[in-house]
Amino acid sequence: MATGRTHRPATRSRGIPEATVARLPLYLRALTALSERSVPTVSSEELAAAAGVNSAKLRKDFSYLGSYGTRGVGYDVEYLVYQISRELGLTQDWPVVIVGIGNLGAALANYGGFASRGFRVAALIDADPAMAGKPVAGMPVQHTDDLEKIIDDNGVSIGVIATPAGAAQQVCDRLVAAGVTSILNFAPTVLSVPDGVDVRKVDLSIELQILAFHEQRKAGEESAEAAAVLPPAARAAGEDRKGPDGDVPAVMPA
Amino acid sequence: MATGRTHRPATRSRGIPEATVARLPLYLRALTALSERSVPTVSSEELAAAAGVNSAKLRKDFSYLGSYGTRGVGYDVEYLVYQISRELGLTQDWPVVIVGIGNLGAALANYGGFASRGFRVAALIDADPAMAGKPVAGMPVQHTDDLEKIIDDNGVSIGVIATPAGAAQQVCDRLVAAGVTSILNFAPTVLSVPDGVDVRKVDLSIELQILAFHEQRKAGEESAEAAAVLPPAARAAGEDRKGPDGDVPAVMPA
DNA sequence: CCATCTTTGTGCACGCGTTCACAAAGACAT
DNA sequence: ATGTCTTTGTGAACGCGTGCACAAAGATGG
Repeated sequence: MATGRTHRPATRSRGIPEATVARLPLYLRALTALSERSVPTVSSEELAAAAGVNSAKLRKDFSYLGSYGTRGVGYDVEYLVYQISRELGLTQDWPVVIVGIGNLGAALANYGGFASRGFRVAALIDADPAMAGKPVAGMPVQHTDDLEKIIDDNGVSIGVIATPAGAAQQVCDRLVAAGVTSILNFAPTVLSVPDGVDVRKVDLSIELQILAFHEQRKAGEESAEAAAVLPPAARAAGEDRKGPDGDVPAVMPA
Repeated sequence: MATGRTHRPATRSRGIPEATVARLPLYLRALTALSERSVPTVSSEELAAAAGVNSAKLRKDFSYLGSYGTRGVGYDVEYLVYQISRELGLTQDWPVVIVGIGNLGAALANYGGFASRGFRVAALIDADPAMAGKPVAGMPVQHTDDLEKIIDDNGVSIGVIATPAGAAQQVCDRLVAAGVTSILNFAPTVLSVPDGVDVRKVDLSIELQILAFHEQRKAGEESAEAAAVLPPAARAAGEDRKGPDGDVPAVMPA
């Protein structure tokens, strides 16, 4: 408002819209790239383009954090990187546990994106006794029996669930009981948690189904009249009769 | 201006709101579970609880599809499974390619959720010549050189990108040029695509950062005055000097 | 056939998020 | 110092999504 260096702006953290919070990591990534190229300042227009959003939206998003820009110039890259990092809580190190070290869990353990952005994999946990002690991503897998102790010893408040769907709720309950208050769920299940616990889900199957919906719509529009153009699946897979709307519930199981 | 921007895909899709489309897979999953238990009908209230949404929202969502319920009774499970499957385009088989067979790509290839819900992994593609021919999930990895031919031969219209960030845009361009019109992107980059191509992104790092934000807010509220309570990371990790608000942008690289 | 009861389908109001458009703020040149 | 030019920050309008609350529809029992 007045000074450009307001440390504690009137903007309560509660006042930051959820949609804005979800975009902050996007901005941070773009800013970090600029920082590495030693770009000193950036305009809202440029940064918005890099982050793939509207410039007006970006400016409004930043306005919730405070007045960190300079009119006529733009934003100081380093300063903004720091402010967003602080706002997101990345200036501290968050220990996380990954439960369920199957293919996906192992992939997550190896994912570099964790360690590099303020997160640290504190432990890998699996229910299979055969996995215990086996090293994954340079770290021994621990057994589910020790889950509570691991959470407590490491002060973990963020848990990642990569178990099969059937085990997810049970694991979730134990994590919450042990003190975890934020969960990233990769299992295809709806988790129920008490108030005060945040759950975010990543569901590959759902994302694909959404894409399929749009894909079908595109195919349907294109070949609405020009029925000559077969849908992609049928293009090469021989012929798969598919009327504009089927009549027989030939549905496959889950 | 030089950077091509990724405009939002057309929000209007056949009258069905995007938010509703995103929930249909959720309903489908819950319905499939009921179907396996041979439950004949279900009320909006029950189904909503199973899917973790509001019952009014569910009814409104279904109303966009048509009047498939019976007042006083509820919805016929089998019929609804079929209707939603058809709406989502799952009554046909979608061949997908996965590009980038690292840890994540391999995990995706092994993920059962693909094959079981109308999707079929048509090919695994990687740029590393050493990977070529090596079997992953019972399928030989093919080299990037053959990407265009693979897409064309299999009539693929959905591509999954699991490459490092640096390669993602290039892979994306080739996929699009080869005819792919829907992309599921796991690489931490903003992809720019021409109109008519849908991109959905799954970003582990972003999800974690959003959780961290809320986690910090929770911790901040609890220990607003009681500074004695250290943030979780410091609770066990010895001492990690971190003032409540630093002044030096000691930001770590991407 | 009528009354009652259950559950759907939806009109409506409200709140959030997005976008536009512009005044205010500051840099920079003269 | 003053004017011009660039870019931010934001008031306001708009549109979408959500949830309430209820009438309509149909099942069920007498």
